[in-house]
Amino acid sequence: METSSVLDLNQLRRSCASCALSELCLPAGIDGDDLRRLDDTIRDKRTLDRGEALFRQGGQFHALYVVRSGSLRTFVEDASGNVQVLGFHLPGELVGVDALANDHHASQAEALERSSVCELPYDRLNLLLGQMPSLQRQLMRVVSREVAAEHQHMVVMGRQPAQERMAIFLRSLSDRYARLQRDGDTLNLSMSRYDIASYLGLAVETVSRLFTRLEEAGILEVSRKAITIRRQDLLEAMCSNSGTRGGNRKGEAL
Amino acid sequence: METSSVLDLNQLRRSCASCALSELCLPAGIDGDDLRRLDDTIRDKRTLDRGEALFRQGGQFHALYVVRSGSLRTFVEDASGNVQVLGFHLPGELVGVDALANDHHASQAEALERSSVCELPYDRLNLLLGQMPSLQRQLMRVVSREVAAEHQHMVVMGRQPAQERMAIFLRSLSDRYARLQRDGDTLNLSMSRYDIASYLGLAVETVSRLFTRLEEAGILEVSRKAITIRRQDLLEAMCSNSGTRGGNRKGEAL
DNA sequence: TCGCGGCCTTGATCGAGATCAATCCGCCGG
DNA sequence: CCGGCGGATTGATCTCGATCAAGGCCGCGA
Repeated sequence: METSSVLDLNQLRRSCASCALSELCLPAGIDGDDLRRLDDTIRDKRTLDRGEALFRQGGQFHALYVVRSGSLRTFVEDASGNVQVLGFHLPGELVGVDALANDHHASQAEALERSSVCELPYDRLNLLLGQMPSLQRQLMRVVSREVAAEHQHMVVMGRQPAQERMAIFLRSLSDRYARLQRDGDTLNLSMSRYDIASYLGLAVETVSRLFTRLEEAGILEVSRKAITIRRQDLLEAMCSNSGTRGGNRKGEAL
Repeated sequence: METSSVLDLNQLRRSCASCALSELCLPAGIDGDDLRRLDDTIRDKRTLDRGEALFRQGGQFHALYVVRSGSLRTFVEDASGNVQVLGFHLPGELVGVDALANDHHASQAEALERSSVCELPYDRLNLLLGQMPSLQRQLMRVVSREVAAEHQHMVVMGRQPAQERMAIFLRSLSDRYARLQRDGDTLNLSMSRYDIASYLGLAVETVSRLFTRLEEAGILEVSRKAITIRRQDLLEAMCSNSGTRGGNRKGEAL
């Protein structure tokens, strides 16, 4: 059910119950009074401008965040200023988990476009977790999903050639857009080619060349940030480098 | 079936209170009655022979595990049999988290040597989490640590040259051994060169060559699986590819 | 309107590391 | 004690993608 007027949007932002994302998000499987209590621990949404940091690497941890609208990138930066993009985060996705270990953010999160997030102050959240086993379980599930996704990304970084990385990246974005009830074939990349390159462990030039190559192959239509996937089937096929190449077949390790 | 004398040994092994690892492990910061209750939910330790699977990819999830002794490797295998090693797990480390998302293991865990694990049946653990906020917090901390470690590994896989990968890997192992009150300079690699190569996203040959090169440089002493670190300082220096090379300096992304 | 500064693309060249190939070594079983 | 096998090493060559270099495109501000 679509509530149409923009007027409702502000209202929507406050209540998990009326949030279109609730089934993908922390409240999944939680309702009634429990949901109301979860709602109450969510602090006023923060709005971020493009490029604005949600939290900085090394900064004091005090809350987890769920993307509400827009998109974020997370990255780490080493002593000499080298940046590694860790991920892109769409609405419904949780960020900040890597900070619980020692109360300091191990990474930085920045808005890729004008975005809003729900802030979950950790002390309040903790209280609630103690009282709501279902929330506790759901949080673990969400975190587990994140870990599993990171494992997938290790496969990509480990031994996939550039083209496969690109294909897998685009499919992943496409799937996530589709879940958000958007068109999975029309991507509006909010991140730069540099971000994509860093995320995939490639050089910008390679990313650029791959976009052209995929366009020439009739798989994509590329116009700056606007990507249309013309042939999901071919893109899909491209994800598994079906050949022997790319190594480490079963049994080779051990 | 256990004879009574072995039973005593098991009894000893059963108790978190008397476990040397407790401070690194789930029980950290938990004591008294709570600790006893945690103890009770830990099922009989499982012992694994070298190469034996603790759980298989796709298998039904029902418990988390903490390595008790020995070491494990986790990996995923794609449709065409390609293997990507995700990590090596030493005593005190938690495995199985990626299965909570959908009740099925997204990866496989195998013993690298004769090993034992503490099994935490998830339904019982859940019960306990509801009753012990401190355990709940500690579990999240441990999981967060794992996520942060994975982020570090993405940096490695993303843009580090082979030699840096190797150095970082060895330092990480050394640190983890040291925390276990073993000598951090004497590593006894339980994994094969293939495993290391897969984990680091390199070819076996490259790993082998790096070992020889590091030995020639006087940094390591290598004798098959037995590695001695002669110059921690040089190894440390090698971890940050201090030069400009390795790209993506600050500001380049975005 | 123009010019400037990002980002992005395209082309040319280079090199780290993969792949191919040939031993070597340690271990286990007969 | 020998033979074979799987893991590890070493060497030769090749290749993918990085790097270097040179514009092009777009948006924005003067």
